Parts: sequence; C-alpha cells; structure tokens
Amino acid sequence: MSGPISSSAPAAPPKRRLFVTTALPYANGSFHIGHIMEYIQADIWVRFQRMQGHQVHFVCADDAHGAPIMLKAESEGITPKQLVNRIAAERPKYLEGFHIDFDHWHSTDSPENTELSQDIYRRLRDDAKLTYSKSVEQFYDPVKNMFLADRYIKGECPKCGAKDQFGDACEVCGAVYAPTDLINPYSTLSGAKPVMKSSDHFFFKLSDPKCVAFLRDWALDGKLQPQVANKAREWLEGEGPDGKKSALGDWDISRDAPYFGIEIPDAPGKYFYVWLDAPVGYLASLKSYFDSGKARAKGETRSFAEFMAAEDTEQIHFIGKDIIYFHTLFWPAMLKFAGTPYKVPNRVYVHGFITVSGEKMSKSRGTGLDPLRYLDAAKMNPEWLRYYIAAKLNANVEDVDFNPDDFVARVNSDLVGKYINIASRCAGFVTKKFAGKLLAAESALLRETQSAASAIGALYEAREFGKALREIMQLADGINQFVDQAKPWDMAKDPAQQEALHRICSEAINLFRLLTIYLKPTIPHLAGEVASFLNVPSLSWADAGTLLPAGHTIQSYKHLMQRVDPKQLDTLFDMPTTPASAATAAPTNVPKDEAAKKTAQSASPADTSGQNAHISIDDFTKIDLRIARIIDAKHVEGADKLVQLTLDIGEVVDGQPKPRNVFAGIKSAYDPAKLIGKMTVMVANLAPRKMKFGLSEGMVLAASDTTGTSPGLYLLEPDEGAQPGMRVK
RNA sequence: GGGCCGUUAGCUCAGUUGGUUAGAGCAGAGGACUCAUAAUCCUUUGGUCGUAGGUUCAAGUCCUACACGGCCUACCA
Repeated sequence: MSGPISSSAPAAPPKRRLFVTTALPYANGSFHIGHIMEYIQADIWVRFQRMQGHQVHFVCADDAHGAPIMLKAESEGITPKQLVNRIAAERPKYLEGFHIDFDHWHSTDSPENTELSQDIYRRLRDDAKLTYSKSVEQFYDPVKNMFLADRYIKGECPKCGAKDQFGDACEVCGAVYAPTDLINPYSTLSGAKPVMKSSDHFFFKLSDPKCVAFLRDWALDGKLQPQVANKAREWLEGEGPDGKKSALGDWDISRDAPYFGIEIPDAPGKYFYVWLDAPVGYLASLKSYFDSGKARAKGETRSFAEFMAAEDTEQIHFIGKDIIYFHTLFWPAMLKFAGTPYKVPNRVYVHGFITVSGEKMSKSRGTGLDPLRYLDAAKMNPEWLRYYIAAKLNANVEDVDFNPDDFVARVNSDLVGKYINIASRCAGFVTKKFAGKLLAAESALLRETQSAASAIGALYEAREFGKALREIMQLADGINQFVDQAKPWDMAKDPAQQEALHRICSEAINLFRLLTIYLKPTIPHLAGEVASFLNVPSLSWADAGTLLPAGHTIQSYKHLMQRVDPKQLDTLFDMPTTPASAATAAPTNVPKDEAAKKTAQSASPADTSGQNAHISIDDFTKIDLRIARIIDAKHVEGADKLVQLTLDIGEVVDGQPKPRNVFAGIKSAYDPAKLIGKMTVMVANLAPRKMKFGLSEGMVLAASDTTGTSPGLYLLEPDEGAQPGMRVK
C-alpha cells in the first residue's frame, strides 16, 4: 500500500499549451557557453512543465541570414548555405551532450521561414499599412559592389586624427560622430574608399501611434521582468536630456543585394534585414515541426495554424539581455499587426550573460569555457553544469559567473555529498539485509518533504532555480540529519532492531525518491538512473504525492554520480590556453557577429594607434613570454603569409615533451628551412586560435614597421645561452 | 554623452511594504561518528552591508553625489 497521499493536492489544473523557444543562435560559429546556459535554463523550465503534465512544444533554429554569414562564407570560398549547414551539423553534439531536449531544430533559411516572413510583411504592408519606403544615403563599397553597414567602415577620427576608428566613436579621444564624418574612410571588406550612394529602403512604421499605443499596453502591463519593463519604458516613454520626447524611430527592414536573406515581395533586389526574418524563425521552426509530423508523433492533434490560433496557446521566448529591443518592440508589433493567426508573445524571459571567473566572455575570441572541451577533453558530467548553472539562476536579468572553485564545491558538496549520499548510505542495508524490499514508510519528515512539492514547483515555475535548489538541499540536509540520528549502522549490529533498521532505510529511500523528483528538471539523466535504481517508471511531479508501496523492490545500488576532480577543471581551462594568431597573420576582416559590433579587436597586436596609455606592471606580467626553440618550420599548403612553426618551450605533458604549434605570418621574410634550430620569443598564454589551417597555440614576436614605409620583418632572438621555457620579463 | 542593472562574511548568494544584537550554503577552526566515494552530524571563527553625505525616533532597505563592474543607446535597431 502506498503511503499518505498529500491531501492538499488539488484537482489537476487545466493542461497548459506551451510554445517555448530559445533565441536563435547566429550560424556563423559554434555554440559557446552563453548559448548553453540559455538552453539549460529553458530546458529546465520546459522539463518542469512537462513533469506537470503540460504540453510543451520546444523549438529553436539557426539564424542563417545576414551580411556577416555571407561574407564569412565568401572568405572561406563556400556558399552561405554550405557554411550554415556545416555549423548546423555540429549542433546535435552540444544539445545531446547537455541533455537539452528540443522538439525540433530548424533554420531561418527555409521555405517555411520565407513563406511566413513574406506573409507577415504583406499583412503589415497591405492590411496594417505600417510599411513605407524612402531613399537612404549610405556608404557603398565600389569594389565589393555592396552597401556597407557602419561596422564595415573605418577611417581617421575627425577630431584627433587617430587611424582605424569605427564610424561611430573614436576609441582614442572619445569623440562621437557619424560614419560620414570620418576622414579617409575605407571599407574594411575591400580597403576601398566608400562612396555615398542612395537606395530605396523599406521601413516598418514603429512610430505609428497605434503601434506605440499597443506596445505600451503590451510591454508595460506587468508581463515583463521589472528590469526589462524599465528598459522598454525608457524606449517607449523616454525623454531626452532636453525634455525632448525620444519617440520610437521607424525600423529599416530592407537590405540591398547582394545579401543572404529572404527577398521582399514585389521589390526585386531587396531583402529583409536579418532581424526581420530571424524571430519569424521561431514560427518557421514550429511550422516545420508540425508539418513534418513530428508534433503529431508527440501527441499533438492540431495543425500549425490551429495551434497558433488557439486561445490558450502560450508563446514564450527565452532570450539574453542583449536582444531585448527586438523582442519587446519589433517582434510583438510585427505579430500584433500581422493579425490572426499570429499572436503576440505571452512572455519574454530575459537572462543575463555568463562570465567565467568574473571575466566577460567574448564571442569572437573564445571564452575559456568551451562546451565541447567540457564534455570531451575534460570528460565532465553535463549535469554538473546544469546543476551549477541552475543553482545560480534567478528570474532577474543578472549575469551569472562560472567560478571553478565554486563549481567544484557546489557540485561535490550539494549533489554528491548531500543528495546522492542519502541513497548511497542506506541502499546497502536494504539490499544486503532485506533483499531489496522496502517497508511501508510514514513519518512527519516524509509528509513535510512531500508537501514541499508545491513551493519548489512554484520556484521552478518562476525560474527561481537557485532558490528551488536551495530548498531541495535544505531538505537533503534534514534527511542526512535524520539518518544520523537514527544511526542505522548501530541498528544493523543489533538483531533486535532489524525491523527498525528496515523502516529507517525504507523511509530514507522514499525521501531520496522525493528529492529526485524535485531535482529531475535540473538533472534529468541522473533522475532516469535513479528511477532504474528505484525500479520505478519515469517520475512526474505528481508522484511526489505518493510513496513507494510496501514490498517494493529496489535494485542494488551502484554509485550514481562521481565527484568533480579539480584536475578536470585544469584540463578545461589551463591546457593550451592560447589563441594566437601569429604576428600579422590573423585575418581580421571577418565580421564577428551581427549583434556584437566591435567586441574584440582592441587587444590585437596590430593596434597601430601608438597612443596607448600606460599599462601597469600587472598588465605586463599577465603576458607569459617564453624562450622557444624552433624545432620545425614548414610551408603551409595554400597559405600566403603563414609559416607553421613547432616550438619547444620546455613544456612536458605526461613525461613527453609538448611542443607548441604556431602559425606565424612571416613567410614573406623567412624561409622555413632556415628557421629550424633558431631560438625566439613567444607569447605562451594567448588563447589558442582556430585558424583555417589548424590550431595556433601562441604567437612569436617579430618587429616590423607598421606604417609600411620600410619593409621587412624581424624575428626576435634571445642572447646566447637562453634555454627553451625561460620566462622573459 | 544619455540611461539601465549590480556592488552584503574568503567564495556563491538570501535579506519581505525602512524597525530589536544582518542570515544561509561552501571554505576555515574544534569535536563526534563510521552506514556512505574523507561522505555525514554537532559546535564555532568571520561582515563599519562599495564610498561620502542626507531624510527619519529608526536605513543593507528611501534620497543625492561619487567609485567600481556590466549592459543598452547616441537620431539605421
């Protein structure tokens, strides 16, 4: 007979119909830890909803369009589709690796997206009358024959004359200006001098009173997180410093050919700006999921159109704080005025960024925490990361820091020391003494633990995962105390107390089962293993209302989760730390990210401004300069400037010398054969950089005249006697 | 330049509508125990709540300035 059923369990609430998405990742690169964090957050929430018996369609897609992808593909000599396909092919490894359970993954470069984007546009144009076109003057690259977004234009600061400044502000003197103010502007794509050229652009009339009125209703009615609503209010009701109303501007939604994107109906040569069709990708993915029959296979009986039109469908987007603007203004406005069957989002859940040891990660230079390295090289358990991230997440738009020491402490003491320990310390008695059979269990502690279900559930629902896990761990503490007080190990030695022992252990196993239910959204895979150990079917949230019946037999205990070995974190972070383009080699003209304008070029050694302020000695000591012996050097097949160097800097791994592989842009000045045996200086702690020809694990130092007036490139060489591995300072 | 968010013990974080001696987990110290992968249990050290002012009978909690960190935006979003 099962134990007490929680009497407070109300009749099952109506099933929710949820359509949940995460932000579409831009398909010009692999996932980084920031993506994974967002997916983990959404996945935990989705799993919780499913455990409640609600219906969830959880989809995502590659954001495939836009100039950066077009240009990147071009630079690699492939088509944009090939590039996107290549990136897409590596997605499953990450998603499966971290147990992220999307129902469907699609692409914005798809027939569904084309159809939906064009349909929405036509409705906005013809029914809502919210689009118009006007002529726009813009820089144009006469060599590449394309219009240039601001981030592809550089020039001299009109105020201080600093070179190579972007079109919006000078990094040297801080002046602010328009791209057209730049002196001697040039295209970063071709180097050509851009010319002004006009072209008709299409606009979405966000400033239209009905649009503004709608958005004020939609965004400020309390559905958004307070911080996000603040932001939206600023945009919607903001006043400039002069008391000037800074009304919403209209949105330029077109781009001229050549552009990798979706054609605008009735406008040859015009394409939708990538941010127009990107969010539509949410719907496209859902449509593809329905049309392909996958939704039906999961029990959905309706069609895509029926589902979208249904009153009770809840549309929920998980996004990062950098794209609030698009998701709280354009996207709801587009959907609202496109009309039925499109519906506006019910919720937009915004999270902060993830930092690693307090340092913000950069999309373009690697993060220090590579998800694949986490899984493969470091062989770390994905559920450690899920647990750790969950433990630090709340419903606010706050950044989350991955701190290695904290990670080890949290996972080892919470997950293994507290939670797993309960099963580990009691299961042996049940198996050895009672053939795995349980007694009926009943106690105040059990009832208390069962009744925690609703509070913990509410925290999951509110995305207060950190608080939920704290609650659960507090329960685990109480359970360990209970076991400690009961002292089953003493009972085991006393023949008169065998039944008490049996009862205590049965109770502990039941308590462990309850904790497992509560932890399941966060650590689903482990929860599955626990279910096998307990010999029960998959656990749902409602199962917290019941207990294992008397006579239930559990499997013998096999250890469920390893502790984190701090060495694994060394592998994750320290190994070949270094990206590095060698000297002048790294091609930097490849745009990084549609959203990130100019993240990370500032640390580039190619900085020629020469006007840097002083740095501290600490800054200098961050650079690990080492003497290196060139043990091999060879031409790189297909590279114009690179020489592949094998450098001995005295590193030894597992007793074997571990030379560094470095690509250096010194082909113009050195014959590889003559380099072998030479000593030089390398930067040993640059983050490794993936280059077209392989991974470069450092940078060698060479002198050259950056103004280009005197030619030549001169590799640094230490005085005689210096040995490989010596520190240079 | 404008704006938003954050700054609480070594670390990670809680701190309700301002109200008695500011809390938790982890780490540290001492002790107990041995069922469990040195796990667990008990006790305990540790904070001028970023800085400086202000409002108040009373401020971590409200106001102002500043510092630091992060983000958005600067008439293309």
